[in-house]
Amino acid sequence: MSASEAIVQYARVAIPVPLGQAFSYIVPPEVAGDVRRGARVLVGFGKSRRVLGVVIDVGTEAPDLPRSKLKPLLAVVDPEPVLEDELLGFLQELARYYVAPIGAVIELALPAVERTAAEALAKREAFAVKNALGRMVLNVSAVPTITVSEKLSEQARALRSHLLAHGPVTIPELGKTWRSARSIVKRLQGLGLVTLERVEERPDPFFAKVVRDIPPELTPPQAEAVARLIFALEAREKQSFLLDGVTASGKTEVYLRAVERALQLGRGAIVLVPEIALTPQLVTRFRARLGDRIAVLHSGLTDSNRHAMWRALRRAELKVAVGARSALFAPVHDLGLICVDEEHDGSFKQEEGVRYHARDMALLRAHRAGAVCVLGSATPSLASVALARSGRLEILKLPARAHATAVLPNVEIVDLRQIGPGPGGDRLLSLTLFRALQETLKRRQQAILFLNRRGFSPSLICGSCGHLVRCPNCSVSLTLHRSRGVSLQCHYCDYSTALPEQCTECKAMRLVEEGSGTERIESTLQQVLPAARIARLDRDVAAGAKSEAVLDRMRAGGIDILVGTQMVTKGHDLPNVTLVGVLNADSALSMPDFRASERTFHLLVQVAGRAGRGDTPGRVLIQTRQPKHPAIAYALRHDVPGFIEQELGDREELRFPPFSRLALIRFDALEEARALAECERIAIIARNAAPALVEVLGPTPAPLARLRNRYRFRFVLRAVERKPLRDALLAVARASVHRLVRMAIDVDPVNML
DNA sequence: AGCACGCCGACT
DNA sequence: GTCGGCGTGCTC
Repeated sequence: MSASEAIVQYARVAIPVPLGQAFSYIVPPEVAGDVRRGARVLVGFGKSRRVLGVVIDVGTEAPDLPRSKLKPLLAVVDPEPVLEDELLGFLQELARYYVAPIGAVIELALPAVERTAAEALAKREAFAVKNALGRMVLNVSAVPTITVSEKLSEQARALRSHLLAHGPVTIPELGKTWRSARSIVKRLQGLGLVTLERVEERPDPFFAKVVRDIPPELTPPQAEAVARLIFALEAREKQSFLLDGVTASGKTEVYLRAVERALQLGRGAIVLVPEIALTPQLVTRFRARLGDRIAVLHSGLTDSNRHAMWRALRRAELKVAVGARSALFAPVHDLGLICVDEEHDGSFKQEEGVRYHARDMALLRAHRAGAVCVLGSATPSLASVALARSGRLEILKLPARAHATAVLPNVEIVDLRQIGPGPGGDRLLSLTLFRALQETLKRRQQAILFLNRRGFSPSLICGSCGHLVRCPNCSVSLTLHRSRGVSLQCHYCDYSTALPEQCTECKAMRLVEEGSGTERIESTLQQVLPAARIARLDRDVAAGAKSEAVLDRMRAGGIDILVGTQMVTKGHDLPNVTLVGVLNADSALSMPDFRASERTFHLLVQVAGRAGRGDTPGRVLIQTRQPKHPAIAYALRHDVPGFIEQELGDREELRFPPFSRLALIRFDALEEARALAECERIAIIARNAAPALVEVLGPTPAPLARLRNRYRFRFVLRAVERKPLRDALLAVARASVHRLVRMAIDVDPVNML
């Protein structure tokens, strides 16, 4: 074999199509040196498409394919791989776990601009590519000449000496001091006294303006937890932890200390928080401690800003990423730590596309990267408790509230079967609650009322024939809204219609508004407590930054009673809130889902945690018709371990997670019969793939049997061992379904609807 | 997914 | 006669 005989290399390339596999290409010898794992390449795909893919591996072994099918790859896009080995390997394992197409998984880790740039490049629009890669700004720097002979205005001299003193800045920055900065700079440039340089925009203009805070003294349990985490970081232990701390016990401070230490060690960190906890307050807190070293990945970022963050992380200029679930895929270099705050929160589960769970995958990424992982919660998920019991998570406990004076609130039950309505006549505003509100107002303190139903009333029923007004596209009733004009809305699709005057069935003129949503509670409260300042916080109010405005007003004392959905329940520090009312604890319990009890318990404990964070003890009223239900009874006593024991017992008996693994296979189609037929056919394929070790539950219609005009069926796979479940899932994923039917695989489903 | 190929209706 | 409807099948 002669040395000159070229060895042909092949690259396996992940392509953004929902096809599950990677595709092999011949590496042309002239680019062989640049084709690296993690780099993007341009390839021909199909008859006429050019797409961008990511190289998964390169090798000399010929793929098992007819030679004629293989194409050469067309170009290498990146001189440096876009994905580091650590991140790419993690993504591959994630794709395997969720039986998801590798191309779709890789897309999760590439920012949108990288993808549009990719499209532009695929179309050979070089100019568009250049523009897509981060916004460029001009940096002005002074040329250090000693003598200036030219005649200069006072302003121009001042501007120039400012530049000499403070180094390069942008023109808008100069514009803050000199009104005509732009033209002064232009003149100075003409004289050769300043130079302009194109640089990429800084990730966030506010980074420099953070006021550093002084780290508070740690409580002994906090100090112990921090010491353990730091030890693990320093020893590069691949250890994961469950930080079990009651609400307001100072978990965030523990994360901050651990992140600081990781940074001192030159390593990076990721902090994941629930979607609605990612507020300016939280970000300010992180910046105050960590300064400009953090990238905040939030949904409000423009594509170019997000891209700038991504690049800064990729180049290791920034070493900490803070964000909701998708921040798990941040290209943090030399990852040392991942923190998942409120790990029990449902928003860590992605519910469309690649249905990953960020908490579970945080454990995986950390383990693979040799990093420390911390899951924190006051109400740990049963999944995490089970991991702790099997020894895979080490428990760190914070038993008391960080503020010595802040005590846990008194939780009381209002049995709606016995206590009647207050003066407004609404059953959800009981007499007990009404009196508690009056007292709170008298003491000039604040109250939060939680109701998981937006709108005015959840259904409209004919008082004559009992006909329920339903959505034409979904199997749900329409909700009456009054706040922005009267309308009937579907909460699952975007259907909206005017309020009918008469019943469509019997033409009677008596349509009755059944039940209460947040709007009705707000308006009833305003009637019965006219002096109180009442505000509402739900998805209808909270478009954009408005929810922050409402919370700011609440913090500033401009609101006495805040009524809202889920949004009012999470980590906002509102010290003057001494009364919290859960208007209807039964609504979450009635969900057709084996986790309804766990979710209700978490919700109640979290809501209760909103009361009495300051020096005044809080009072929590839970309204229910089933006061004996374990989720309610244990929340009443703040008994987290007690609830866990009870619920684990129930789960074991029913063989539900964490005592088994589930996968939910959903089918939907415009035609009911077709959706059902495919569901049945694929269920049989699944059953045959692993007959002894996997149970097939169903097929059944989904609890929401019709959604957005599509009929929905499903079956559930259940197994104790991972391997047989995976075998069955692979068989399902490989089976092709009728093109008019959509199939979705949901491994470890959280939302069973 | 996206794209081409392919085989049937109403239009310059 | 052909422009275009979307059914079918394939993508290294």
